[in-house]
Amino acid sequence: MGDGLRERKKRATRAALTEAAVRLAAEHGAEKVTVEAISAAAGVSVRTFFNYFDTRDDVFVLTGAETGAHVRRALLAAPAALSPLEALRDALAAELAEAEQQHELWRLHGEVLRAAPHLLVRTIGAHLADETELAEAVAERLRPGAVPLAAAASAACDEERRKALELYPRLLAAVAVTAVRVSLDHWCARQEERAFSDVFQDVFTLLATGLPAPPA
Amino acid sequence: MGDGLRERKKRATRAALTEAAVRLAAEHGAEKVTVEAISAAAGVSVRTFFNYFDTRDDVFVLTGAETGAHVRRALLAAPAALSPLEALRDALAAELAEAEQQHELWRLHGEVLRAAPHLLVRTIGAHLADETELAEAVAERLRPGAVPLAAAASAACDEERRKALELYPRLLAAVAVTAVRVSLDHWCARQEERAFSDVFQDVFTLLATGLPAPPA
DNA sequence: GCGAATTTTGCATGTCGTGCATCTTTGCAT
DNA sequence: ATGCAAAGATGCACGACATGCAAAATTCGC
Repeated sequence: MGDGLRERKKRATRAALTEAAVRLAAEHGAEKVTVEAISAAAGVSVRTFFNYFDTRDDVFVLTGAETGAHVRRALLAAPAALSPLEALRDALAAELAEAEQQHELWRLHGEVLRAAPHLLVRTIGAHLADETELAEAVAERLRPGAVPLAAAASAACDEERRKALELYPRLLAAVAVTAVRVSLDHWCARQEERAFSDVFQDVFTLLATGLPAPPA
Repeated sequence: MGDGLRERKKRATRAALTEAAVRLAAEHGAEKVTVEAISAAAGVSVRTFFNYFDTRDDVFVLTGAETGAHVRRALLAAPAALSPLEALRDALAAELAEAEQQHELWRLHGEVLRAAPHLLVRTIGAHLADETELAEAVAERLRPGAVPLAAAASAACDEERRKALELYPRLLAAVAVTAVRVSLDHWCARQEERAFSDVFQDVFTLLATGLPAPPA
């Protein structure tokens, strides 16, 4: 992990930029925070900011670079007795429980995104990229003997990788990501009323039973 | 619909801007098209462009302002014998079949979005707003006698409206929107291999049966 | 036609984002 | 430790995006 001094300083600078951005946004509103202010608070030049983030907004999106890989590993390691939906549910639940531990900056970050729908959209969009990889993991779980799609099409562009995927894995991955989003959204809206994990389980139960009309 | 000359000219200007933008983007790539070029092609000033669209990218997002209302009306008018999922499936299928008629600019627009993931994300994000209204329509269908949520909370902000919604309608609406997206995506990826309506029906069948593991 | 309302437009201003040349820091071999 | 090569940081210039404001043009109701 912590390679040389170079890598460590890069991570530190990136973390300083995101933290400065989130704190400034929480105080003055996300749209009122300029790149110059963020860079100054982090102790670097404006130009350096753009060396780390292509766009000003990118500093606010939840990264989850490791998160996707964690979920995919957990999915492939899940007991074979579980249905794909159950395995995905458990893999996501484990990751979300871990993310809930962060609390401090995570919560602040959540508030900033909630106050700025524009940035929330970008964050959701960032997770759509994960969706394709998640679909590939689902496909591999369904046929453990076959050559992984990721390897077969690693040299091809995203377009090709998406073409190679079947309908079911893509639907399952997309629905699961949607389920996480709805669960988080509903839980935030009725905060403290119910535990997040309860809402999350309800959602997946509804999905597993075919979304039947609820009792009146 | 066509009120005075004013309204008609506004619609014409807006349409001219989007069409100019899409054609220029299809030719030179979406990211290489400046607001100045779009405005010039549409025969208006740059400042006027920003009177119609808050952001340069907004000119590329599929609007569907009427689409959402159509689907909600169809959903509420559907036979009571249909389950919520079935009613929503049929309402969406009808609207999509109509949209398929456009063909000309619709197809070009689709190519532009496919080539620019950034804009595709924005378009999907724009449909997330519809999702809340769709969820309200689902909620109303489930209890036809109750006061419509939209009327009860029309004076409240979006935040309040979202809090008033139950979990099930939100999940159903979100899953349905996701289903449309996955269907379109999969159909585009394996173009001409299957009819869109077939893919669409398959997706909703999978959802209705609880996303079971497919046969090997 | 005529005044009021609305829309379009140009201009000024500030922020975003990128390419390039230069300077500093880090990693590594001697 | 010392010097060299690689990589990151910085400043500067420049074009595009976005907004506010006031003046000019267009449309509406009469």
